Amino acid sequence: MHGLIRAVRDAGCDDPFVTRLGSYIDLSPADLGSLRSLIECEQAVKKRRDLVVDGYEYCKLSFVKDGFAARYKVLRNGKRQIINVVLPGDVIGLPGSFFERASFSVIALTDMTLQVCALDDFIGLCYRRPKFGVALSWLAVQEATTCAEHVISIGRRTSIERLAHFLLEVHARLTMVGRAAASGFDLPFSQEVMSDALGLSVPHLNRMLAKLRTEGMIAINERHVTFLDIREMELLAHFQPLNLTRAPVPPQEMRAGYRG
Amino acid sequence: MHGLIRAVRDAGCDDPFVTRLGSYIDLSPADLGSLRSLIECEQAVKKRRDLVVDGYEYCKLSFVKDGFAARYKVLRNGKRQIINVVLPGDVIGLPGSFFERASFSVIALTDMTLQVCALDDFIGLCYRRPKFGVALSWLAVQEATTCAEHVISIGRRTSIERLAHFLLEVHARLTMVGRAAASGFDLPFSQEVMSDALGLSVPHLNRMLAKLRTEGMIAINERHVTFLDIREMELLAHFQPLNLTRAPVPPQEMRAGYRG
DNA sequence: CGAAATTTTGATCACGTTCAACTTCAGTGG
DNA sequence: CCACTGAAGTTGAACGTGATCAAAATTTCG
Repeated sequence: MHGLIRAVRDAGCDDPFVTRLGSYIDLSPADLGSLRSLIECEQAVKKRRDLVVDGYEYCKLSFVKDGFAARYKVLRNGKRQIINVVLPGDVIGLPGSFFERASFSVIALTDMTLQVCALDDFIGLCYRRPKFGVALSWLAVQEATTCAEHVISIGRRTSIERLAHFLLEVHARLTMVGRAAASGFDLPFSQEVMSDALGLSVPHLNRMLAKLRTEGMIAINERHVTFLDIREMELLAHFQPLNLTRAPVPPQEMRAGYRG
Repeated sequence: MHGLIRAVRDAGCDDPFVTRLGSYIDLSPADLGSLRSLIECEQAVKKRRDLVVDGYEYCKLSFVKDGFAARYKVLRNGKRQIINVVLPGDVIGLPGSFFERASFSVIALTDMTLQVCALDDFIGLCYRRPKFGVALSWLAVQEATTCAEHVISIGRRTSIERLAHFLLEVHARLTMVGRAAASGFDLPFSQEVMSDALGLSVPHLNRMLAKLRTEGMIAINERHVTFLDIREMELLAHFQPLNLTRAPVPPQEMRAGYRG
C-alpha cells in the first residue's frame, strides 16, 4: 500500500513531510505533483531566527525538510514556555496561520530548510482533492495529541519522569520520519531549551539529566543520547507509543471518478 | 454572512456545535442536512459515566449538545491530569477516535446530551463536501491551541495566574457558543476537577480561589462566578483572546458547480 | 584566540504538596 | 422530623521538590 511512497524515498527524495503524509493517506504521483506545485520556495533559515512572531500575522504552511525549531511563548515576567519542539516533517504555521495573529512564536533552534506554501493555496487543494483536507485534520490531531501528552507531563509527572518522557517522545517522533536509530538519537536541543519545554529550571534539568546517567538509563556523548534500558525508561516515564490510524479511504462510488 | 446560522438559531434550534462550525465555514441548508443525516442517535449520558476509556477503541464523533465533560489520564501513581474540559459545542472523539486505541479517557462531569456519528461517516462527508474536511481541521487546530495555552499555564504561570486563566478561558469558550453572560458564568466544575486540570492540589486550589475572592477579582455564589474586574484578571492571567480566522472559501471556478 | 553560549555545581529559600481534621450541604431512609 | 451518608469545600501544620542566585568549568564559534 505504501509502494508509491517507498518508491519516492528510495529514489533518494527523502522528504520527511511526505513520509508523514503517506502514513496517514495514500498518495498517488498526481497527489504528490499537486502538492509540489503549491510550494512557493525552499527557504534556508539560520539558527536563532524567529520564523513566526507572537502577535503578527503568518499565513504560510512551512514543511520542515531539515533542522529543528520550537514553538514558544514568553510571558510578561520574562519566563519562556516551549509548547513543543518542531522536528523534520512537522508543519510551521499549524496552528499559527489559522489565527488573525499568531498566538505563539516559532524560533529556529538549528539551521533549517523549509518548503513554504501559502495556507490559502493549501486549502484550495483541500477543495480540489479532499484527501488533503482529511490529511490536514490528521496533522492537526497529532499536534493536539502531542500537546496533550505535554500537559500530562508538566502537570503530573515528576521532573525526572518528565525528562525521560521528553527524550522518548522525541526519539519516537524522529523514528517516524527515519531520523533516529533504534538505540538512540542525536539530541539537537540545549539544556535551556529542554528546561523551557519541561517547565523546569536549567540547574534542575541538569541534575535530572545527570541522574538518568548515574542510574544507568541513558548515556550521552557528543550530544548523542543512547538508551541503555529503554523498557525501564518507558516505565519510569509512563510512556505509551501512540498509533494514529490511517485515514479511511473514500467510498467506492467516489473513487471511480476520483482524481489521483 | 451568518444569516443562515442565525436563522437556524432563531428558529429555536440552538445547536452549539452548528454555531461553532458556522463560525469557521459557511453552512448552507444542504450542508446542514448532510450533517444531520450522519447523526446516528442522540445520546443521554449520566454524570460520572466514562464516555471514552483509555486503551479502548472509540470510533465516533460525538457533538456535545449539552453538559460538560473532561478529557483526562491517570498515571500509575494514581494522579489524574485533566487535559481539557469539554464544553457544549465540543467534539468527543477528537482526538480519541483517530487512534487505534484512545490514549485518554473522557468522563461526563454533568448529565449530558450528545449527538453521535461514526467517524468513518464524517470522513465520508469530507470527501463529498470538502468544506467539512477543512472545518474538521479548524476544530482540531482549536483543540491543539487550547491545549497549547494549557501547557503554558501549567508550565510557567503561578497557581493563581493559572486559575485566573482557566476561569477566563472557560468563560470565553462558553461565550462563543452563547452560554455565558458578559459578566460571568455558572461554573460547572468542582474544585477537584479544577485542581486536576491545573496540576494543583485541591487545598491549594481552594486557597487560590479564596485569594481571588478576597482580592476583589471575582465573586462566587451558588457556583456562579462573577468577574468583578475582568481587565485586572486578564492582566494577572496573561490572558489573550484567540481569534481563529474563518476558513478561506473555495476558488470561484469550483464554486460554480459546487454542491451546497 | 577571545567572546559567548552552555554545562555543571553549590547554598538557600519559597511555593505548593501532603496529610489530617473539620464544616457544609444535598440527598435518603427510618 | 431527624439521623445518616457521601460528596464538596475549608482550614492548619509540616515537609519537600524544584526555584533562585551565584560562580566556576567547559564547549562552541566568530
